[in-house]
Amino acid sequence: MARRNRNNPLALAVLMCLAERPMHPYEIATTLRRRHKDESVKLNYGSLYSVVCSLERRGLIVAHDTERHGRLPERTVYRPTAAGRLEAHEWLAEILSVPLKEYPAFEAALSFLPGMAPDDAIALLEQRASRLEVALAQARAGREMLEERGLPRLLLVESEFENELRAAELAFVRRLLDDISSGSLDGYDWWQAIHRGDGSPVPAPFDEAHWLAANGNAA
Amino acid sequence: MARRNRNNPLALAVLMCLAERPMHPYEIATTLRRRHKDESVKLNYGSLYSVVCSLERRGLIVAHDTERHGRLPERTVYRPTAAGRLEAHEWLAEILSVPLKEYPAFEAALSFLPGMAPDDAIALLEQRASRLEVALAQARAGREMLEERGLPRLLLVESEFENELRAAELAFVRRLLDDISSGSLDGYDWWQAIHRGDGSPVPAPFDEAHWLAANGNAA
DNA sequence: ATCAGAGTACTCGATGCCGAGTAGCGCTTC
DNA sequence: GAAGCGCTACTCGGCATCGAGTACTCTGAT
Repeated sequence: MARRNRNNPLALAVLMCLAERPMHPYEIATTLRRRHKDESVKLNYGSLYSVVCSLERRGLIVAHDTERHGRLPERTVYRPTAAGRLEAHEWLAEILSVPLKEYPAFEAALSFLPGMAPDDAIALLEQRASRLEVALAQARAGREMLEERGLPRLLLVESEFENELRAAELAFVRRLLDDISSGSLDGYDWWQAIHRGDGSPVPAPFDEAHWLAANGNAA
Repeated sequence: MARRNRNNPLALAVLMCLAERPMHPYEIATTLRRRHKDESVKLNYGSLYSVVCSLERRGLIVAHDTERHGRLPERTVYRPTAAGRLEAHEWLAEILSVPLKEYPAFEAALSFLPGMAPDDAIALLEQRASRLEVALAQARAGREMLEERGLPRLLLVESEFENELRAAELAFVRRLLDDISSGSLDGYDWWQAIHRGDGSPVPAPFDEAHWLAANGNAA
């Protein structure tokens, strides 16, 4: 049995589709597109065929039938094996039950914030805040429309989740902006100093002493 | 000029390190480790050498010197070029100012929630909630310790951000759990029905009609 | 009859990434 | 003095991924 590989969510999407009924790859793609899964799941249809192929190699799906429409190329219809159904269930269970640390780009950028002048940071964060507001408003409007058309909330939880995270992020950015602009962020003086560049004696950027003193021998 | 490639955050971390002073690759790795950057940035030290090599090919860093300690292999010390400094600044600016959609695994799993029996979902989400609580408490304790040791808040913003997102996620999960357990989640009856499996006439799982009615011709 | 254009159903080569592996160094310990 | 051990400083093969490209079909208009 090939080792399990649970990092490409397209594979999970394929398994979930096939759990409903056998399909050929292109049908999987259109189904996912029609359901707007690409808004909540990272899907790259270019890798669809390699993913399907890998699932087959690992014994999670098997060719079920082949069909042909007109003179278009023959299509292979796949269905999940017992192992495939099990894998889909366990994978889903794992994602739901154990929170995974996922390194958003913004978190990385925040950790490099001292490398950029405070005034630049303020301007950029301001932009982010207003873009977040726009996106939030759009998403809310979109969800309301779908709800009016009778889509049950059960099928919208993922977008609800996304929006709540976005709202929390916006609140964070706004507060951070306040703290920087008012100069009340602890460490602001040092930050200013290392970016003044007027030749005054300032600690080296990212002064190691800070970390060493702070982290000490804390393993 | 090679096309820009801004998807591996390790490259950004390398550029930020070299912006402080020239280093050799291994020194970059230890610096990043010492500063616990691997907690906020997705770093895989196995790809360090290929990333450095790619930065050099793209003209963003250049070999600055080579040195040798004892009989250990020779090490190449790199420094950023002007283009490299610019790229680091622009990259950072882009991440800070434009929010990027990032597909957390949990969001994907939520969108497949109807594929799993409601009772299973409840048990799994319960687990996630308590794990989130533990992680939150630990992270808070860790941050307090660092603050007591004099680390300024400026250097902790990224962990603050992470915690606030986690807290928002916990709130969401708790609320979702309430809504499912009490049966007040819109769509719950259908969800129950398709997973009863007692042969009663139920709509097909993921009934297409739902989506079609809902999405209509909304492009 | 044929032509444009939209959509269908893939294909492919270059690049990137991962993480296990490893050889040498120098400190300690007996 | 040599064996063990943890650290240093990389290396490498294989797999996944990406996204642009392609060739083909069908529909409708001229």
